[in-house]
Amino acid sequence: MPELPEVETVRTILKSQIVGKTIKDVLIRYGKIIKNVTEQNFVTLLRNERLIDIGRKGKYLIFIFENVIMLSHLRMEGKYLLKSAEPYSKHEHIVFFFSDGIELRYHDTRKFGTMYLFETADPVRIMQLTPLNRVGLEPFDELLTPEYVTSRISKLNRSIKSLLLDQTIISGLGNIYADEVLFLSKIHPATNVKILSKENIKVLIENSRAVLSKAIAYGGTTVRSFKASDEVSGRFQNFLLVHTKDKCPVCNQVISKIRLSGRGTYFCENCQKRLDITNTP
DNA sequence: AGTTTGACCCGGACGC
DNA sequence: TGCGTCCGGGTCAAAC
Repeated sequence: MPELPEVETVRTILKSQIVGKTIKDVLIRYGKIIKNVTEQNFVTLLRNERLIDIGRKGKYLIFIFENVIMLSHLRMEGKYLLKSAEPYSKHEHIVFFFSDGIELRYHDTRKFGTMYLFETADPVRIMQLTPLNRVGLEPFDELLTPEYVTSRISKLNRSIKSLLLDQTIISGLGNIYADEVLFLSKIHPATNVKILSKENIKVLIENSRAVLSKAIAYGGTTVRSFKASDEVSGRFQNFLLVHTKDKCPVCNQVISKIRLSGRGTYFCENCQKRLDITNTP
């Protein structure tokens, strides 16, 4: 389940391995991954393109070629593998053949991942197009201040959990990390954002940074050395405090699980007191 | 008209 | 073993 730290790990490793390579051909084994162009155009436009750089915005990987830009979102279980002429496994859906014989394979058990291809090589322009234009500030962005967040949420009537999951305001926190941030902040996930103090917001931002940087550091240390067939994906489950846990690591009380914004939400009723009664959970 | 919710995509895991 | 249900990130349509 890649979240922002895992995506950043994948970006770093892929960048060191495949920037400079030229695509010879593309094989599409499952086409619904590709969202904004036909399979035919996807292949044609990528053929003979040399990879210049790999960037990232939120959880989107940005593959910058000489004439086109490809976006890739890993969603739940997407991952990239580097192989050469081995039999395809069941869940390898898109294969990029480089001119040196190396193959970049997109593997996705759930088939939830998405790819977009744009006929521009301008990294600035791509930020103005859907879906990247919907990606909000990352927690590490210095522009993400308590004042900014407060201004964005002043008229909203929703739970803090749903706000943390809303990528258009703060990008990078997924369901798991949102629970962790709220636990560290001692804030009940159903708390209405309207009644949060500026100090609450400040603490939430600080803990978002703490959780993500810890995960980035952790993901970076656990990714296996990246050889031909190694998979590129981070591991982060091991340091979780509340998500999918049975007992609170602080007070040992049983962890509660509820549904909020359609997502499984774990929290400690003892450590995360409700500040209000939210009317729209 | 802007904000919020819910269906959808998919297959592994799990329960009966 | 088999079948039904659950789960989830982001998008889009529907509902508020």
